[in-house]
Amino acid sequence: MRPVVVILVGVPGAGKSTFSTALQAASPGRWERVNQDTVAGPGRKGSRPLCVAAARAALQAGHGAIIDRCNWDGPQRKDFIALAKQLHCEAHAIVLDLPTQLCANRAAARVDHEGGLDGPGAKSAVYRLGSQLAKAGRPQPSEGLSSVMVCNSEADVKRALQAWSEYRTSGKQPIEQYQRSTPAKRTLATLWGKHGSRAAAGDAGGAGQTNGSQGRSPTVDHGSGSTEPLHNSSAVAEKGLGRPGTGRQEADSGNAFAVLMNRAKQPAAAPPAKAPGHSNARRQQYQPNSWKDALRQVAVDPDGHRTKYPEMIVSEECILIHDAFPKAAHHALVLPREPTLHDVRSLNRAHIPLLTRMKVMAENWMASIETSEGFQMGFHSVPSMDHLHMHVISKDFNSPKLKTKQHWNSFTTAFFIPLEQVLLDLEAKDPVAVDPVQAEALLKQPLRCHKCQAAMRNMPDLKSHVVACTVRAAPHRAASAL
DNA sequence: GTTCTAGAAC
DNA sequence: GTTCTAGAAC
Repeated sequence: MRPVVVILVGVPGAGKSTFSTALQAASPGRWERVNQDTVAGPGRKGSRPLCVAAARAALQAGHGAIIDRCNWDGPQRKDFIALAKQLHCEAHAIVLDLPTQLCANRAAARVDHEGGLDGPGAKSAVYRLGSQLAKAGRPQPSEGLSSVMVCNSEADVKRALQAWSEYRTSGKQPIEQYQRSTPAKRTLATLWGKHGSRAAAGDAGGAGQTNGSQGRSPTVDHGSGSTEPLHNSSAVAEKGLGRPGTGRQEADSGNAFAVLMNRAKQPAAAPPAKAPGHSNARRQQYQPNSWKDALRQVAVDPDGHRTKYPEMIVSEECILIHDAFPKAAHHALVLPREPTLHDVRSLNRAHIPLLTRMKVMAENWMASIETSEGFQMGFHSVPSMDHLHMHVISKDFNSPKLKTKQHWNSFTTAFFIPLEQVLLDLEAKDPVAVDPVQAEALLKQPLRCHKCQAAMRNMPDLKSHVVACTVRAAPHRAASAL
């Protein structure tokens, strides 16, 4: 094979050196690591020209050159690309785009770093480089790169390493193997963004939260000479991850809630009957136009909402719709059409047949979906929306719409009351037990992975952990605490 | 339910 | 300086 130049791109702590040495170990004698912190010798400061010279020596000796420095923008990369061209070699980029906070923590935790970038003082440098890197955008094929491989998680890095470790004389491009081994993920905010809805623009890095780990997913671009910006969500979505059809419903659902609210505000919409039989003490004052009433609007007039919920399933007694803000790859709600059922506390023994039919509707829907992690169905103990709704949600909890601790804890703690628990309570002729004070406390519990129970510092850390966690999910914790 | 944003955390 | 959370507004 002709030797190649592999340009690593990433902040300190992203794992560039780890990747480099792992690749060297996987293919002994094939790769030379070019690191600016060590290129000038012990105790001496390196420079870009010295790195270029070292890369040249490696290539001329027939070794691949891994450029282990931040390489955060075009000007930082161009000398290495020019060198490759001069020696008739290919230049490739691997972007290690992990959450900045994770990188900062790693950089701060290390000791005796080659470049002296360690300890607490390293964090600000990581944040600064992270914002510079984000501002510069991703490496482009138009720079002269034969491929750009983007890793957003440890799992991606592992696959990238595997792909490059197997790079031999076959001419098979690692990017192709990487792309093939990338699991299809439906969590890309970019999949939502193709129709330009406001919500989608925010998730794609426009106006809302930006640069967080959520909403990102492995993105790859083959060096086909394309000049499309890789950080453009549409471009990414159209490069194979955005399968027509899979993103369609979500594309609409981003603003379905707003549409629903507008509908609710139309004076022509008949206000539903006031729900009787509830304690006024714990009920908020009834407001027909409140967003809290949106689900009841669907319950009383399913046909009027069908265009907004094209996947809607309606039976005599109940309705299934896709959640407008799905908190997992698959997330539906099953609502009774009976408008007077407020929440799980409205239920009594006589509702068991209704719940059973809701369960059947949910099971039929689940049977049409493939998910490796299974589903859970049940109720929030203190829901925000004012009409009884059963959540049917895949247990990946991998969605750009799942953003807050409250979102997480509402599905992964005893705040979530499994359907089976509700049925057991009702069969025992008990009302379903809910303590609102305790429920609120559950939402504020520290974040934990629902599979391995590891504590997580914040949502970005949790989300990047959960997609990589291989521990088999434990059965849902019983709601007995409530 | 989401959005917005101040200020805490890093 | 940037990221992230949590509370108020809707």
